[in-house]
Amino acid sequence: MAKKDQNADQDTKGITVKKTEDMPEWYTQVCLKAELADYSPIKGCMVIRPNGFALWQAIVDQFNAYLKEDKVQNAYFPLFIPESFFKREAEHAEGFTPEVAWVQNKDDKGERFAIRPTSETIMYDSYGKWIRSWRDLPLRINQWCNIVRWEVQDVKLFLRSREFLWQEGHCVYETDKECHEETLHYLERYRQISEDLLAIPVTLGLKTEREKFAGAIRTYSIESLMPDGKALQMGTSHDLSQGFAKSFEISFQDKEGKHARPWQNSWGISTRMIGAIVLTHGDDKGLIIPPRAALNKVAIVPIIFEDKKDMIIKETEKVGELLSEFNPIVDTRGDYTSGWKFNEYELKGIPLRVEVGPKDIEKKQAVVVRRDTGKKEFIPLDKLKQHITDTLEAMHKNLYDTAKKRIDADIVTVKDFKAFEKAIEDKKMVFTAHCGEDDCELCIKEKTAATSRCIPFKGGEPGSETCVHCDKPAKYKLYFARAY
RNA sequence: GGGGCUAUAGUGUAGCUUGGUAUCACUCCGGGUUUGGGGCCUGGCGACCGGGGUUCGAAUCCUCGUAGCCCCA
Repeated sequence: MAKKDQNADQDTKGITVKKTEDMPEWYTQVCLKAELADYSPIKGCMVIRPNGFALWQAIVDQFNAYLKEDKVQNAYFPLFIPESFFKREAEHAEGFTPEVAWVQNKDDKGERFAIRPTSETIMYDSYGKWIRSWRDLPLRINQWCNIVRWEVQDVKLFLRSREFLWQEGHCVYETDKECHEETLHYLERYRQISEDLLAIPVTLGLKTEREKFAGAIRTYSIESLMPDGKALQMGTSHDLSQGFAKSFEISFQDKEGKHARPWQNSWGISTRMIGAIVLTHGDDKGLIIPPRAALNKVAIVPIIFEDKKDMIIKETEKVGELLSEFNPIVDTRGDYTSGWKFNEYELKGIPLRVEVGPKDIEKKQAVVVRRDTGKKEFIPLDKLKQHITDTLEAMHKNLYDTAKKRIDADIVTVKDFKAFEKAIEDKKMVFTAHCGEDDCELCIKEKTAATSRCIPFKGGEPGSETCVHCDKPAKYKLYFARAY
């Protein structure tokens, strides 16, 4: 923002930039002003404020319900991982070393500890002790915890922070088949969280060798595309095969009494999801909370006139009781004008606003305003509950459809590298054929800053095409984009 | 790794060249008035990144440190 504008624009409450004009600035303002998060004294570490944590809580609650259905148990393992554990699986250690933070006590001559960047190693040490028989399998454990990845690159609230919250599921199976099926099942759970709870469309697919998790044989992901043309990996599910089981000496006696090596997967989603909500649904007025994830689905604002003040507040509170199932904010404060409150709840993204004024009371109605479309409707009180239920669902659908339409329009299929470069330059996501060579993919990254996102389950077959970059026969078709 | 710039209240800033009780707006707190889209009037709280130096006197000059931003490789 130009310096002179800052004095002229004295409104520090509302969002001062348009989403389409300066998205990085817009994003930061929404996170701060909707009170989702705040900066901390430590670079890259953020404070998640109650409004932001409520979004996380909605994700946690829904996912815990899924875990229960899937017979996955919650548990907790230590924050610190002995260096020797961490290095036991070579590929894993190499992949994570650059971003690990270490702890070493001054008077301690023993080994230093890694602050967990992910918990495979500390968890599988325990698994090795616990698993003896085929009767111990499958073992399905999840933990909710914080993770530290001390990346120095530019940090961004929710999307890229040195510490974040996540869940990580770690399961062990008797057979490769069972392991693989469930790896895909948890990816489908992530699709449900993203699309059905948060109204954020995603593509499901397989990561390339270059982009897969260090230590996995295959990584699957859900990928979305943000309105600035940057892709966001929203969740991953890794087929670990038997690599960690070997390194951590996990074995069991099978039904025939023979020693056998089990199969493992791990999978995670994080507070990154919150950043995706902001970017995907927000507008120039601020945040829009997808209704199924909203703690307070409704804000009720009385239109107070001095002469009828008591009566209006009383009627407003009655409407609050009527709508109690939506956990409404009933804002009868006299210190703020109703116009001020309208802006406040729009900034904070409350899905629906219900206004109660003298004219409404007279007509036994309320005004209902949608956050996504701004559409205003006058609804009789006896139909209000049903109307709100229906409108919240309509909002979910509209948010999803709007995002899907935008994403579809921002994906271009290309066959030659010139078109590829232009599309990336135009902030598009590219769908194209590739040879599958690691070097070729790296070369594309160096030239365009785009990385491979995933080989989609639907449409990833190579056909007879050649690689967009090197003209060798294609191994698969996949998405490329610049990414968060 | 190299170079440059910056640090003043919760936020954004003026003052620094030329040393002399730190500016303005928003926020915040109080009072009044208002309330169908951030209204109006009024009173108030609140700051010179940290250490050292020069000086009668330092936000200002010097120095070290710390933090942030930008550019180059």
